[in-house]
Amino acid sequence: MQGREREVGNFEILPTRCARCGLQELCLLCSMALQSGSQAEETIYSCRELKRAARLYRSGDAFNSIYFVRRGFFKTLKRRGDGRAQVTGFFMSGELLGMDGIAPNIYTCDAVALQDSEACVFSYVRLAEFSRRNESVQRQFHKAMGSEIERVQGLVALLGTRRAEERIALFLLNLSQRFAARGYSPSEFVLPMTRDDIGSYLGLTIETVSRMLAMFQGAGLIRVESRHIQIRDSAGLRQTAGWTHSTK
Amino acid sequence: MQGREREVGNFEILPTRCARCGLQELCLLCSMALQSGSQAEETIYSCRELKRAARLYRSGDAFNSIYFVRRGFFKTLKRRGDGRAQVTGFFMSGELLGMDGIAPNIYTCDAVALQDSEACVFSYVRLAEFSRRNESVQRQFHKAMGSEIERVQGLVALLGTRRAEERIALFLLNLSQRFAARGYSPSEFVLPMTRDDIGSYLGLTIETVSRMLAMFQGAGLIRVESRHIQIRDSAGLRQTAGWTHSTK
DNA sequence: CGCGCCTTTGAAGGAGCTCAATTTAGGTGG
DNA sequence: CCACCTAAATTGAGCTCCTTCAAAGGCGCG
Repeated sequence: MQGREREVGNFEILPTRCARCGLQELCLLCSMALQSGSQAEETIYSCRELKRAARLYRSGDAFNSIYFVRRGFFKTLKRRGDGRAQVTGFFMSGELLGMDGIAPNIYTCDAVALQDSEACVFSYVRLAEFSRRNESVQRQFHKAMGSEIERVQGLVALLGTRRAEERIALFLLNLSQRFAARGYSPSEFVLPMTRDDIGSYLGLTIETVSRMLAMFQGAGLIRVESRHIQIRDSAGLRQTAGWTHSTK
Repeated sequence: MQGREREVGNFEILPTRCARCGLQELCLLCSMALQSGSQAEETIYSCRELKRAARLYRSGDAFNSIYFVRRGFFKTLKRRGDGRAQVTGFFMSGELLGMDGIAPNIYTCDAVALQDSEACVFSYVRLAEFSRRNESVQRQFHKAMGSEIERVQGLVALLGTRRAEERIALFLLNLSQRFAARGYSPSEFVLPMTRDDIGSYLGLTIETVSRMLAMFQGAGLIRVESRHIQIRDSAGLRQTAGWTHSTK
């Protein structure tokens, strides 16, 4: 509740940068900036650029920040005792990263850039502070955490009940939809991740991923050319996925 | 921020009931009661008793509450378009339920009592309100959501990388640990869920669950008698689980 | 242009599923 | 308290989907 000092250094930066971002409607920070009026005194903003394969955070790092993907593509992976690791998610622009660190207060995943990327950094402490003062920010933050719960539960359902064919189909449809929501083509896109990443994410081997994609191509559902994917029969793909809404 | 009217009807009930609960250190509500001092004017408490097989909430219900398991045992399950369903979690006393509803504002799972149970009902709105006024309640609530994320991510890792044998071993060790944390025997307990539930949760068939338990018994790791489980060689069981800490 | 990594494709094997038949347990009413 | 009935659990046999192992091809990048 105590007044926080105005940080003049950031005063200009915040609205300028956010104005150019194009993701206002998704962004917690922008919502905060709006809520706090033109003064924007509660700057909790900073930004990180990452080259492909760079890590945004690592398992074991102290949890201080939630990250907002401004540009690019990330994967998160959970390391296991024995060198093996499991990809637990793919994150594109407008999505939030780092919530795996909230409870244990250290991150328990690695977040790795799959392309050259840019992420906004939210101080968790200030985010919490702000959401105590502002109901709509609080609600938005809760929703972000809730969405992460939803997302992972959807993955559990996929891993628990779907066959390889369905998993791949659902994966493609999910990507397609997320691309579409960002104004890109839903029917033609480039996979930023390797077959290995996909396999790990879906609980399949790289060979199975490859074979299923080949099979889909053979059936005329898609066209594959290395990482370039074209969806030619999205209805057929949805059917292959087992119907049930394709939105997961 | 506006002052909420004191609700005299609940005035006495809260501290009395909570005092008898024995789960104070786990309970958001108690923490709130403590924080608000002896007045306890912010009663957001109510309690529901459920018979076995009764539903605490259903998929599609409006999201209003987070539930705290005071006594008994619950499972949550996600329905799929085609009658099939997947168990997404088991919850015992001291654990929170209902966070699947936060983002979509309706529940997306069913929560079913596996035994006669009792759950405290937290109004989400009042919880949010309270956590705006009180930093430690806020932190605790965030941690609860974070733990749920962690839990489900652990399940993803299990479903994505573990063999049947390991899944069952990890499942038993996880239960054992949670029973131990509640003062019950870690080496002898009764499973409140069916083999079907276990199979669904672990992405296995009922037959595989049954066979693995029989196998463990044959190896002298456990004793099984219907739902009664006795762990005879927890080190061996941990080894079967693939080491990696057994805490997941 | 050559090296490493990613990907594809094939063939064989196995872990877990499906189908089917019994046995057992738990709840109910006589 | 026992008999009954239904749901839950066990066990077996065969099969299948996916993995494992192996080898070759392709792409990107220094």
